[in-house]
Amino acid sequence: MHKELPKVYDPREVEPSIYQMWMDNDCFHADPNPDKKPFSIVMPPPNVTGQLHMGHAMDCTLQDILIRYKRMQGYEALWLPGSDHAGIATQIKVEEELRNTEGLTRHDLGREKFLERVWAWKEKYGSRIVEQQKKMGASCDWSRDRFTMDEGCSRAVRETFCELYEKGLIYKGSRIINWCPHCLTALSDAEVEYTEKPGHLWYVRYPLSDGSGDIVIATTRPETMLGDTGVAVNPEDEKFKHLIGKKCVLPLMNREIPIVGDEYCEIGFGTGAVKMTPAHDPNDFEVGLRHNLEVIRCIADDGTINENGGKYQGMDRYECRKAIVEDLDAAGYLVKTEPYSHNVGTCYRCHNDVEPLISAQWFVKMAPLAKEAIRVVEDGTVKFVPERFTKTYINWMENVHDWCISRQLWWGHQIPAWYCDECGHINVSREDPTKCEKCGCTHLTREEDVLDTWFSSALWPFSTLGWPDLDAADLNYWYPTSVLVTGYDIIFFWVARMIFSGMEQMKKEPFKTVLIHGLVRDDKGRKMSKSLGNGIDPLEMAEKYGADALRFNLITGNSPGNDMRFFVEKCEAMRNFANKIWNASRFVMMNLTIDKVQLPEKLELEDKWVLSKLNTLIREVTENMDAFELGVASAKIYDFIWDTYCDWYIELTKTRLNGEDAGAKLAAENVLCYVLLRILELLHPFMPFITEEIWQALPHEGDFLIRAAWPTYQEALHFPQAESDMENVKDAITAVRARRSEMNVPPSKKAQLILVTRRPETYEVGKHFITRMAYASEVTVTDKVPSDLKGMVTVVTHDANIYLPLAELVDIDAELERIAKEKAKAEDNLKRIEAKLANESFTSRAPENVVNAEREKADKARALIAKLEESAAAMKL
RNA sequence: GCGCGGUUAGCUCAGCUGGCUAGAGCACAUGCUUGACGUGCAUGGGGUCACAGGUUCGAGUCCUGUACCGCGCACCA
Repeated sequence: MHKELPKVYDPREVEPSIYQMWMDNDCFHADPNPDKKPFSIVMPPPNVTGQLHMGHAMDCTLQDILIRYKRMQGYEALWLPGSDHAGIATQIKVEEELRNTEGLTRHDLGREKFLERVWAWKEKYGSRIVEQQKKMGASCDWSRDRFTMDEGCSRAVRETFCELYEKGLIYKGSRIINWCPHCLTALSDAEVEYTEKPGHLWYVRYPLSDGSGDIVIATTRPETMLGDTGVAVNPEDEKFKHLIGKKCVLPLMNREIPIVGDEYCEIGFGTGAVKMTPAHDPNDFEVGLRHNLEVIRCIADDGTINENGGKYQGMDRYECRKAIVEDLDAAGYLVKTEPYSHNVGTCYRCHNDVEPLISAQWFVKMAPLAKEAIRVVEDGTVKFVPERFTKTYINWMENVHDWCISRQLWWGHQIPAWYCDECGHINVSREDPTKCEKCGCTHLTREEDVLDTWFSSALWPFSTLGWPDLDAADLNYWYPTSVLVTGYDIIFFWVARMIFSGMEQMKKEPFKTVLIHGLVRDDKGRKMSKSLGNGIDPLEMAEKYGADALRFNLITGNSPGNDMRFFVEKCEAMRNFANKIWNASRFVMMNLTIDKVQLPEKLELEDKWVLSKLNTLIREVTENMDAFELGVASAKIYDFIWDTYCDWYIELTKTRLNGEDAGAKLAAENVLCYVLLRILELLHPFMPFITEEIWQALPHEGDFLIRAAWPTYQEALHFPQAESDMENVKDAITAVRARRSEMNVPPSKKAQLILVTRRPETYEVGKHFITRMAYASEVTVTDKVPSDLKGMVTVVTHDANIYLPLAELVDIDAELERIAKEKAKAEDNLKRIEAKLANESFTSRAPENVVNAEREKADKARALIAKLEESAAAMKL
């Protein structure tokens, strides 16, 4: 009835067809269903231009595990996929292509034509990452695939912008912003990465106007002196306070600038006097506001010196720095130069140095929004897993500045603001306006800037579910979403902004739980990066070892929020695990004559043992899954499958399967198959492909494993006595094997075996296992020590003395010595336990089950010692 | 400067609310043509859980401090 299965599992053969089968049968589709409980995850949208990297693979796997688990538990589980237009990244890519193929810039094409190109690019490459996610096994509802610039999302962006503008939470203003001279756009604070770079501290002498001397300032950025409009000193500084109100002359520029007193200057730092460049430094800007300093911008958008820079105009800012230092030195203004390392802001996209400069931009006023966003996390409505990220979040939210949301790009959501050519009024509206709402003039010019990409991602949890349509069925059924899965590196960019946006637009949190994961690093612990070339391609790994193996690698043995190192060897180990399951299943199928699985009325010792252990596994794994301890859950499943099921249970069933008793064989088949089915169910979220493939070949009810029910704990299958009896038999087998191995007795050399115990009846059932698995020719179970132990090897467990007549290998003295050694060890152990039990505060204060467990341990230790003594005594006879 | 992690076997890491005679994978050693699997089986070696105090009947697990490694924020020109 079953096809001949290959000895080695080949994921390349299986995975694509299994995925296709799920797709063909609509297995990922979800619809609002009032009879079921909702569960939802919105996928962090990857960049349209992107390729799947290891971080995505992990993110994707975590989400898929949760979705599959909840789906099996009977939830209406929606995993909503999508992608992000990724303003800067995409625009740069298309610009590059344009330059390389046609030697054109976007300006040569013009806005409209250029955007057509970008859309074409999006159409061409947008599906690439989707295909890659499918390879990973992602069970997303692809019919709901969304894009941050699709019609619905765009509507949500516009609605949000207008609402916030109307409430006064969005404004336009001139402020110091972070400018990337390479990407040619403003950036938000979050988009600047600071890196410590070695530099210099230059001390420069500014002569006082009245010729009474000079004042020395220190700077790390001499080129900005072209825009200096003052010098500040601390008003309490004895050294300088007499100079406040005087003027000095800006060297090279011959501009007279005032000396002002401001608390901002720290007495004793540097020279105590600071040059003020309000147009290129946020602190200087603030000081300038307080003292009415002129604002002179001297660096242009492209990072060169502008017309305010006199003879330096046109130079690159760093070229200019060199020139200025030289000129200062030549003119005798340079007092000294010191090496100095300081933090330099760089663009998170292109890593060029960011230039702080004054510019008119659009901002979101954060203080009112932050309030609710903090509350909802503090009161536990939104929970971070692991919890420690709560602090990171709150800390950021409490100190957040207004969010600069305008970008000087073309690719993105163009800001819905129109400037009146006549009166200058700003018209912001949901529909494109035809005339100025203030003066009625029909000459309007639209704002060119687009919005920060993260502005649209911030709305993702509700824009994808149908908002701003408040009657949207999806929105009402699945919002708030259940879990958000993402890396800690994106908490500020995205998580924080989704939370305040959700609270503001929906008046409800966007998700209940934020599951944070770490970075996947290379085997040396370095971040995987393009420039280092140390990235490992997840698709290559999936191709070579199987997506299941890759998924298991990414999940097992690491805990939430922690970075992990990626080892190809581990993929191999997980591939081996898949192969192990494959072969165990092959074994089961080879022996299968049934087409319906039913647990037999009469369960054997080993059946009860395995069922009882399985029961515990189910309970524990479910608990771990609910607590997001996926790594722990997967490790438990791994252990159960390899150790309990394969190494023991399958071996144990061979007696029946190869025996003559048809009834017994049938019973074994049923239990084998029953346990295998439960294992496949538990493993399915982690290794979806191989489990489905095997499940399809086994007798089962229902159509697909992906739709099977998650197993639950069965009180009727709890057999503590059988577990313990079977463990005794296992102990006996293991102990004999160990002794034989130590003595280098090959398995082929069978030996007679006499097992002496106080309760022979408990071994009767398990006797044949000992015969087969402990390489015995014959096993005698008795409660009487044999009269003649000459030439016997002794093996002792806490429950039995086992004797093996292996005369030619036995050295009585050595045996006695070994027994004495074991006994000493056992006695030490017992002493420790007894000391504990003799301690009255322990017995009275520790919980009962702990004390009882300790008593049991003592009993076992005592029993072992008694057994050892018995053996020693018998041997001396 | 503020905050957060980490420090457990040769390597990489688990170890949840304290009960552990501290686990796993890989690596290592020995043996095995045991008819599911050598991508395997069996057996074994290997750790004073960074250090110092403290709380507790009991600490890898909680508290305080120290050292080193890493990360995030904020920064003084």
